Amino acid sequence: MLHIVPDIDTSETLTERQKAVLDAALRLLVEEGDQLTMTAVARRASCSKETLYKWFGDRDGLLTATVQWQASKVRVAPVDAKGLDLASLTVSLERFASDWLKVISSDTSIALNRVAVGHAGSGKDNLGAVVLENGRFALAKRLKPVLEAGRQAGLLDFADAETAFRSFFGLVARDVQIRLLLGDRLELTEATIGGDAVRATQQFLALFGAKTGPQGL
Amino acid sequence: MLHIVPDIDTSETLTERQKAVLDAALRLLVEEGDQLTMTAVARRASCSKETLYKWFGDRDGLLTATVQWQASKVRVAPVDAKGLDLASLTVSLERFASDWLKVISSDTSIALNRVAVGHAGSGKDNLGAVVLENGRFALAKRLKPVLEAGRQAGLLDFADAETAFRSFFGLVARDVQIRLLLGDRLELTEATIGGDAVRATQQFLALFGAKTGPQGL
DNA sequence: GGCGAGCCGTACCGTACGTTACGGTTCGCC
DNA sequence: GGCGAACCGTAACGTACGGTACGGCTCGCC
Repeated sequence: MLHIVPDIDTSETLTERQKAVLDAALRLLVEEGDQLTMTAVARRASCSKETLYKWFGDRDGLLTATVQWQASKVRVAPVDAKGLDLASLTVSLERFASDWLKVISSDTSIALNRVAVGHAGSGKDNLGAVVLENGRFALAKRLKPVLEAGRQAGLLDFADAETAFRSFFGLVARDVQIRLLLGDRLELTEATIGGDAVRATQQFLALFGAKTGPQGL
Repeated sequence: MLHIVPDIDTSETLTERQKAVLDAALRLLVEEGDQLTMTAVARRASCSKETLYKWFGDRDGLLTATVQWQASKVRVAPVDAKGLDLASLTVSLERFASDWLKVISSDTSIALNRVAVGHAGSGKDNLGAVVLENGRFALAKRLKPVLEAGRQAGLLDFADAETAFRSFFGLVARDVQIRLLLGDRLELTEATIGGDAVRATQQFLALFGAKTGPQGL
């Protein structure tokens, strides 16, 4: 269940220069994937390898720092769940769905997930845990309060928020992430994503919407 | 969309000895992931490296052959869609869901997908395409006729079989595959899988079941 | 029985890359 | 202006591993 991720807020302890180096590493990671070399990172970041090793220990350390650095940039403001009605709940859910689809279809996310998946195979480090914690689990942590609020407002009906969330997750993501990770050229335009978000939300509401008579009374 | 996979039925052109070697490679792949070495494969298979190179060309060739070999073992008999009623359709869908969950949670599938994802990053070969073709796309190819038959029989209602399939896929798989690939220790017992299959099927029927009055008339 | 093909085991080669070492430069600080 | 810390660029080291070469063994075949 790996909920044990060192919750160090890296964005604080990093100098500007270090952030710049990690940004370079991140760009290289997106371009080259896991076979990026320390030399290439040093060259791209215009720094010496000695510095890389002093700051990040070794290659895995650099990779981990890069992933955490990207993760720290993604933090979004939680949606407030006040004055909830069916319309605003629907909008919220569509927002979540759309945001999530944009994330998992972004080059950065794909590259990071690829590296993390590769490393999860040879349990050297916990890159997988980091990605999971800042991806799927972070999403759940932000969405569940909305679901709970929807239930409180009598709009949703479910026994377990976790289960409801996972169904929503499935309806939104479907086969998109695995196909992208495996190299399928899936065109996700702004329009496609919007449509999918609406569809997933409607399906979720059909499954978990409260049946209090013709809704609205 | 990469539907272009050399559809060579490898299981025919391989000698018994070669299959044994690939089985050894497969076992090693599950244990070691992508950082398995040619020497290790040779040792495990009790063959010489020379033989590996003669048979499979290079490392990527061996990996590809291994993945295809595993894929060729998974081919299952298509479900026949005769005399369909709601009960038998439900059973079929539950079967598919349960089988799919078993596949994606198996050590073999996880290892293979990890390797394929890693290779998709550095577009050296089409391992990702092979895995996709024998996984998600093969599933669709087997399930769609069932869905179409369900529609013919007036049990299901959908405009596009592909869309319906993808929703079913999402309801079944949810976050399971990505979590497993990222190293999450997700315990999928026989009972859990059975329950999830039933739940996913019910949800799918709720979304796509034909509303011809109280069903059964 | 002799022969050649195919294969095993192992030694060997070349290289790429992680890691370290070091001389030279910048820059803050006294 | 002088000192030292931090850092750049590059060269050098060590090693792991992909790929090749080769000697010896087995076995089917003439």
